[in-house]
Amino acid sequence: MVDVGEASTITCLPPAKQKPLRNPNLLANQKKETTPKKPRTTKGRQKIEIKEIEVENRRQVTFSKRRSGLFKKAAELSVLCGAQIGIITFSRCDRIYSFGNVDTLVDKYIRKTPVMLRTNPGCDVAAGDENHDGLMWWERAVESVAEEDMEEYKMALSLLRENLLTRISQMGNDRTVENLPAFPNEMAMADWKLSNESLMARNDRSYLGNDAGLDLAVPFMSPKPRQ
Amino acid sequence: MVDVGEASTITCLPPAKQKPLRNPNLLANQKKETTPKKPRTTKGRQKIEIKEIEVENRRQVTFSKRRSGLFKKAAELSVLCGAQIGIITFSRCDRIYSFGNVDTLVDKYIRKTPVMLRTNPGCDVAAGDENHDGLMWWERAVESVAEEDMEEYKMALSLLRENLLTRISQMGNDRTVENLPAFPNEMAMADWKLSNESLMARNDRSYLGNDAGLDLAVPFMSPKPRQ
DNA sequence: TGCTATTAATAAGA
DNA sequence: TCTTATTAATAGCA
Repeated sequence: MVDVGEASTITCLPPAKQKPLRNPNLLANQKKETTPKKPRTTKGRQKIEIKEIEVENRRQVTFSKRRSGLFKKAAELSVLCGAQIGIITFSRCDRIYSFGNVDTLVDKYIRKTPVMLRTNPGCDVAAGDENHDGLMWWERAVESVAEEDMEEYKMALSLLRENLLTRISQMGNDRTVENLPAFPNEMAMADWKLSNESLMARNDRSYLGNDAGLDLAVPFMSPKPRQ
Repeated sequence: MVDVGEASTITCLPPAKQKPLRNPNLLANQKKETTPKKPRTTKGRQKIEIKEIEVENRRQVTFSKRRSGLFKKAAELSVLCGAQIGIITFSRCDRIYSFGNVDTLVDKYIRKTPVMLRTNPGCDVAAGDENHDGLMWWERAVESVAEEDMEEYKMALSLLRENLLTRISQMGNDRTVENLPAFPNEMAMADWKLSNESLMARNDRSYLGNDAGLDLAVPFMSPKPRQ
């Protein structure tokens, strides 16, 4: 089940744009040998400081160019290394630009995270580790949950997930598996117990929506209650 | 509520690595004037074809280098243009590497999408458009939903969301707002009606987990039922 | 948008 | 990892 050829991300190469591909006979090392006739029409690329670009027009041009560059890099990385990459971008005026199978990746991301936290068993956790012995309650198959407990169980899972991700988020943004601490199960349990008391309260406000929280169970809810 | 300074993404600059920063007095235009004493120790960067790297070791090195480069580019874009960027990366052996406030962005992404589809009102939709007149059922505030209808309502929302995102996904991976068609509300309604009949069936299998689907309401469920 | 002069990223090697 | 020779990305203009 190694998704080597999962090149769905690759399809995202710069779409409509087919650059005419510079004339081949003036390529590599003509850099300096170019005839000095050209009266230096531009200043060429200038070094810039990495801080917010003030001029709106310029900022938009840069956003467009660099976003395209970023997506191209992502596509290349995806192909070269057989990786799956998803990018979500919000421009300052909240336009969405995304790359890759974001939805699938998000799903996988959400599913993988707790498993990763459990032991971080290395690189070779293929399919087949579905044995349910010695797992935490939130790792067990759902069939073992009684019908009448299901709603609470689901809520508990969502809550636990939120706590975990919040905790992880606090560990820094550039969050790689290497950066993840052992994350003992006790911590998850502590989080769970701590937040369990707010379960009912949360149940009541679960449709208010909060900026930081993940209310994935109700993804379409309006972000704010009717005023 | 324009989140201009929302530079949380920026914190993600290459973390632990502080490169010694090349000696300043051998910088820009020493490229050619470099003393020819150096017997060409390396071949320098070579042009490579963008296809999967076969040699595992080399592939991993490239993955590490380019991922770091990608994240750096993302950070720069974020700062320069005041954009919010999130990246999810799965290496081929399913290690997760992410950049930015992925969770927050995913949440926003999910919340924004239907609104975007509605009319795509342009760039200036700041806060304050919370009027609930003329909205589709799935756009209304949740307070208006009766308590006993809530469960079905939530399920309907999840389902609609999945249908929308699937549909959008089919329009190509590099999915920008410009690429989005008008997407009439009728289409959403059609999707909704089409899938409504499978609601109960889906309800039954909602814990089986499928690779493609988004079962965000139960993020922690085991991917497969107990064998 | 398309074009260059430059800067920035990075494939090989050590 | 660190360095270097090259290629790739892109800032400023037209």
